[in-house]
Amino acid sequence: MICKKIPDFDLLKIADSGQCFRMNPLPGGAYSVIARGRYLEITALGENRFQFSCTENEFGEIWAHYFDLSADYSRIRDKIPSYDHFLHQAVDYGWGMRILNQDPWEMTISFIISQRKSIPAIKTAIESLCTKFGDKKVSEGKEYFCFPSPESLTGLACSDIKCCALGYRDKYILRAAQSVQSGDIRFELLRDMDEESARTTLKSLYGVGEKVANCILLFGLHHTNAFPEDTWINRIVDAEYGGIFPKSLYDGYLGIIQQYMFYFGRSNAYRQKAPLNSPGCSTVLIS
DNA sequence: CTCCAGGGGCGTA
DNA sequence: TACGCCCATGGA
Repeated sequence: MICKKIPDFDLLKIADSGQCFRMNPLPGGAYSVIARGRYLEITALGENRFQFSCTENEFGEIWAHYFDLSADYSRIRDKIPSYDHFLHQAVDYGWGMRILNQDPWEMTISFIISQRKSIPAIKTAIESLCTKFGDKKVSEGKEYFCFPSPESLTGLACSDIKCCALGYRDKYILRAAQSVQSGDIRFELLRDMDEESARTTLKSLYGVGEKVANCILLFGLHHTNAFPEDTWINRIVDAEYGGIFPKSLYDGYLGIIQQYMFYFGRSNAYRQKAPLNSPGCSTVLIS
């Protein structure tokens, strides 16, 4: 057990931001995280203080990076034009969220599963896959399952993972594992590629298109300029930006902007409301 | 019951 | 390139 003072760090927002699927609230208010083959509990103590159920060494080697604690998000606010009321409110609403540094293999499978599923359904499916094919470990008496390695899925047939109820995505997942085994894709090399090369490589996987590739780039390879465009983002861009989002304003951290948009756009604080931006506010710059 | 969900492959024009 | 269709299943 260690205690850390961390400004601009909100466990609820991170857990509910749709970028990770294995961070959940525990009874009593703490959160559990299963990642990197480890189990962690975090408790918010108030006044920017947090208790982590790990050693100082593990925190420094694993979790500080995982939660992107060295990044400074505050400069983002300054770049938003004053007339973009939606984005100002979105950043305020999501303040304290972080773009996590997650495992790219886990992100690949997780976001393949995500297609045409709600976030609760994605979590259910991932837990099922972990329970059946992940390594079982024990942390202080608590049993948990790691995310399945590529090796643990190679050689399986669709009938073998039918029990996970992944639907038509089962073949995508198995072929991704095969692509790792055959060497068609090597995740350790993706880290050294530029964004565009990594995107092209990821899209060569069967079942990985533009949107899923961008999620892997953003959440698994920390390319903070990747901009996943899903149904929610498209809905927001249509309602608030006349169908065209001014991406060029946010070069370098477009993905972080996207995450604030996603989190706020899905919230009850925003839904059912009239658009916050005035019509044409974003197209002024283009014409 | 109905409807939709952090999409993508594939065939067609 | 652009569009329509289908995919399988769980939540709400």
